[in-house]
Amino acid sequence: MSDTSPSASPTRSTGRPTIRDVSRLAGVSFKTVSRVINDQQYVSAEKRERVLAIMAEIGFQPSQAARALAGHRSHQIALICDNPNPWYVYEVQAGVRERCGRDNVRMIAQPYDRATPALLDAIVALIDQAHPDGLVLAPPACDDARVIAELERRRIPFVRLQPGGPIDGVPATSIDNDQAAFDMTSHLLALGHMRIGFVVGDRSYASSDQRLSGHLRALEQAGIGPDPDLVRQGMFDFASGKAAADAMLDLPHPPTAIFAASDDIAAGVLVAAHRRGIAVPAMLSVAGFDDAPLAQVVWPPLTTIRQPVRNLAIAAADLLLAPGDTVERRLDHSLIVRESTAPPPAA
Amino acid sequence: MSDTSPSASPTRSTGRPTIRDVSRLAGVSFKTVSRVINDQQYVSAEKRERVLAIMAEIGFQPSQAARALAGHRSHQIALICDNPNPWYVYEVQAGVRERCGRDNVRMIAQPYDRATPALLDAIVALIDQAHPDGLVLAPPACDDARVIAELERRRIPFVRLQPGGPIDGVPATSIDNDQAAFDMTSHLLALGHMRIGFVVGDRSYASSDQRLSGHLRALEQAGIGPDPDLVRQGMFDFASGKAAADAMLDLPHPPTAIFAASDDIAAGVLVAAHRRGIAVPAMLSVAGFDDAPLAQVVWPPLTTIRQPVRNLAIAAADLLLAPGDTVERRLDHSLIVRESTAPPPAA
DNA sequence: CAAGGTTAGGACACCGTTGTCCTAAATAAG
DNA sequence: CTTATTTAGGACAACGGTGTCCTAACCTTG
Repeated sequence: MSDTSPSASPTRSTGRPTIRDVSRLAGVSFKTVSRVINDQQYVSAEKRERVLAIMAEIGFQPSQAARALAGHRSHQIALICDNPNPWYVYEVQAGVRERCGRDNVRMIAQPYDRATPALLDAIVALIDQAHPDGLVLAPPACDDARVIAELERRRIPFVRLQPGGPIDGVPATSIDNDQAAFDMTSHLLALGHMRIGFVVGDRSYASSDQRLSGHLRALEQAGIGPDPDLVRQGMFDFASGKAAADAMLDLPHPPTAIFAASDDIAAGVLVAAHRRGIAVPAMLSVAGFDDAPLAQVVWPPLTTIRQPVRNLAIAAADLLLAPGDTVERRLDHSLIVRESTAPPPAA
Repeated sequence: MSDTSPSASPTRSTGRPTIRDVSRLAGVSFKTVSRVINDQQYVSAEKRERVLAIMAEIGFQPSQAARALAGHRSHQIALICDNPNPWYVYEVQAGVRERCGRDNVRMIAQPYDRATPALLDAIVALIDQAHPDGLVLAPPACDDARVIAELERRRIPFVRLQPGGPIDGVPATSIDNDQAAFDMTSHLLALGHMRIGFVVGDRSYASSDQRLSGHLRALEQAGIGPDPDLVRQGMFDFASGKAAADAMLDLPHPPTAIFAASDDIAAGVLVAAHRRGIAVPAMLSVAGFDDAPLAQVVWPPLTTIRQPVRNLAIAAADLLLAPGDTVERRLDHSLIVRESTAPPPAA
């Protein structure tokens, strides 16, 4: 209000310091400051220090808009995560963000509703408006052929998080879903279960089929043939888990264990059992998949497969920010045995 | 690869169409296109239509970087949500994003770890780099005095989501936490409970004290004085809920009902009860707060208070994008009675 | 002492818009 | 028939940086 004196500020029109303010205070040319910001050569250690000190002192941050416009990089990457599971979204965002922080790159992320009808349009608009330097595609978008085609057409770098099959030249991070399911079914078999129900996840996620196949492979290896009654379609969520469990528990010869393709499904199975007064694990063993916080919150705590979601996201961002020869990075899962699985009741 | 002919593209250096490409195709000046994009006057309906049609046809999207640099608006708002609850973060992001979509404004959001040490620095860097037009502050950041002071110093518009007390001139959205807790405790009293335990939430969230005071108010109104043994400090999470319940159930004269300040806490209470073989709700009633998905996934399904988190977020974004005289918008909560509460056992 | 690399600084165009100011035709109002 | 208002278009300077090219001082090294 009162700073009408003409000599108040030297050059600035806005309140923010610019690269030229820094250069003036550091006694170097603004070009040198630009070199420091972009980690380029031809700057002596001494001047670099000085510039860095001034920047910290006055709290200078280069304008992203200006850098994006002038340079050919926006220093942003976009995370596409159209997943209805809040925990999954949270972990993926946290992982990508953590890795971005190390490179001083910004992550732009926004949740997309499950099966956003215009996901492709949203992505295209995002790319054209925000000019991300690359994208991380989480499931199920990572397996959307139209999305992939559009990104390849535009030659925008991207990586895939937990995709279905590999795509030539597109880096990806994943766990071995098939093997993980195999491990869990083997655990149940080792406990003595012969009739094991399986609730399949949403078929639009590639991992659903992978997990089913691992389960069936373990059964086959134990000499147990597939039983259509014991494989039920679910949607990764609680409601479908409860419905699937209800159907299987109504069978004349019900399973003694149910392996659910997600912890949410497993929670539905647990509630179905509780409603019928079936004790878990004494009368029915229940196993999940994910090791979400939910697994330790339900009763009894779930035996499940731990997926290192956050580390998968970190690795995915790493493949994008520091591309190398690696095309696929596979992380380990682990079997977490808690209290929801036990030997079957003595018939 | 093969478009080496000089006449291939008219002006463009990058592949992206620019405002000038649009103007050429629409047969108007580029200034008119700019007016259409910014919804300014002095454009006839006919030309506006034509420009819009061309933009849709060639998939033109104005460069955010250029707009931000030239104009004084970035068409972005930032969401600051340093909350450890994935569901809460997800809902808030979804709500803000939904409202932003209507105004064609982009939301920049990234999860901050609980108690990010340098949250203030992160916010300052975000502001200086991305130049958001405003911020939505979710709890607990909305009650961080240093953050508030910094934003006011910079005169950046912001709104607060579920804050503690009001701040002059700063819009906010909230529910009546005190009344909601009062309602729940009244429900338990109406069922006949006389000894009601309460697990307080994290004290750095203003709502924790509000909920406690509503609970005590209801007790007082029923002629029941506060009992220090029946008020335990928690942290909004499962582990603290279990610990608090364990402590209260060890009491020589344990409560017949426990009201938890969040559903996560309530889940901990449930597990503590299950471990001791205490039937819920027959021997112990348990109530939660939030109506997160968790509330319907645990056993038995939780009686709880529904908070319209997504709508609170939508309303918050609305206050930011369409500011008016409204300074506080209060949304309704509701009591959801499920199966975890019942009359106390007949002593 | 010449040749060559390193460390700067300067000049200038450019990125794709918006803001400002000016001009002028077409239309409406007085 | 003037005089405003609406509807354009044009010119030009920002916005805050980056990329490119040139120059030159200062070290090395042979």
